[in-house]
Amino acid sequence: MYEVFFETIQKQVSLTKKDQAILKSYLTPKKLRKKQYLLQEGDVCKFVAFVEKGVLRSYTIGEKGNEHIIQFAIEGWLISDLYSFLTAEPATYTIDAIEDCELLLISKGAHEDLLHKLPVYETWIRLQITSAYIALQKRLTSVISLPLEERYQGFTALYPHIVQRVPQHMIASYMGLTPETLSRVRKKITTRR
Amino acid sequence: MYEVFFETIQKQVSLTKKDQAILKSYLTPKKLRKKQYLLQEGDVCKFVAFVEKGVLRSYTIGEKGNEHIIQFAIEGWLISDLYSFLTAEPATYTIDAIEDCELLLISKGAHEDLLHKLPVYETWIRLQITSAYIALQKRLTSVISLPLEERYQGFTALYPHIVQRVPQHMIASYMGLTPETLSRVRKKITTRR
DNA sequence: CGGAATCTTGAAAGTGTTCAAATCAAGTGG
DNA sequence: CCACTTGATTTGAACACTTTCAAGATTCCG
Repeated sequence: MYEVFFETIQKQVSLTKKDQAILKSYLTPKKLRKKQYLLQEGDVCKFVAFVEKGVLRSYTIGEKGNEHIIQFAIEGWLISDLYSFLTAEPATYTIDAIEDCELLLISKGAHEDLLHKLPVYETWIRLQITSAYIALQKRLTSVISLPLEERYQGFTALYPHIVQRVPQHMIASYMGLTPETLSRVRKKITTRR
Repeated sequence: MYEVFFETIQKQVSLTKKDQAILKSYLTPKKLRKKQYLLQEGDVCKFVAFVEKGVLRSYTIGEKGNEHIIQFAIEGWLISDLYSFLTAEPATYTIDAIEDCELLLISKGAHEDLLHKLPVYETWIRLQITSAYIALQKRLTSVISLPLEERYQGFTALYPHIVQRVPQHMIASYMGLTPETLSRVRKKITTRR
């Protein structure tokens, strides 16, 4: 249940057995069935979730009920409404499970304790956010600078595992397109070969 | 020359006199004239720049020479090509001055030393990146979910100081639009009042 | 003053969306 | 295991919005 978690962390910082024990004591395991909510817009986000298994998404809900996917998260990733988590303001994002999931939750209290008690935790979090930031910047860059086809191909090249496990209309939503448009983009790409 | 820097940091963490002295010893002041480059695409980014005074932008250059602005930075902000800085790969972004600037440069070596020697530095960096990440996520959210007018109004509401100091065609570029389209959006907004 | 850059405006072309319908796939209950 | 319902993807045509290209107006700065 904690394998992916410790493996993932140790790719970036090294943990003693003791560190691991401390960390473990702060985590709350949680299982989530497909389509279940982890967080609903308007609630305060009480945790950061680490994905041991499964796929989730975070998204906003527009005026006409249309969903705009902000992020996918698969094994080894973190997901949360960070702003709500840090400020205790109501969440603007909704998070739910695309597949059955096993999660490890880090509560606000746990997060704060760990930042103080465990320097490697702070370092890990810093590295984690840094790479999330860089990835987000790349995504934004491709949105404002690349034509649709290249954007889609960039996405599939970068996240083949997500493409396989997530329905297309959600990828369209993630890209800010209608499902119809994405379908046409894909057709164009495949017929050209 | 260091006022803005220390003020900005102390909004998030507290610094002893000694901390300040250590920090100061690692910073390299640099002045930049309007239109001068701080970083050119293809070079390795050797530093993170803190803006004491002035305005800069980072951007990519498309195939036809068209610029896509990724970020603006004014007093109190950091700017860099983080990916290049951390990996020593060639930069994909170009950074230049929109106004005459006074900067404080943090070199890679300084950055690494400070992360080890000065826990508050790591904390500050973490908080800094965290808020940059949240801001970027909001920006992306508005790109994929809001109509143009609201996006522009959101931008002006959030960054009135930038709007005043930066030419409109750059704001258009930042929003992923042509200057003509932004001009029309603005007209629509003003004529409606 | 004069040239360069910026901003605005117009019309045509291009691209994505919307709406509607058909096809295809998956899951459920009998 | 099949029939049925529901969800997902594809396709077409009309429509809306953004870009492109070209030109005119405005502002800035040497």
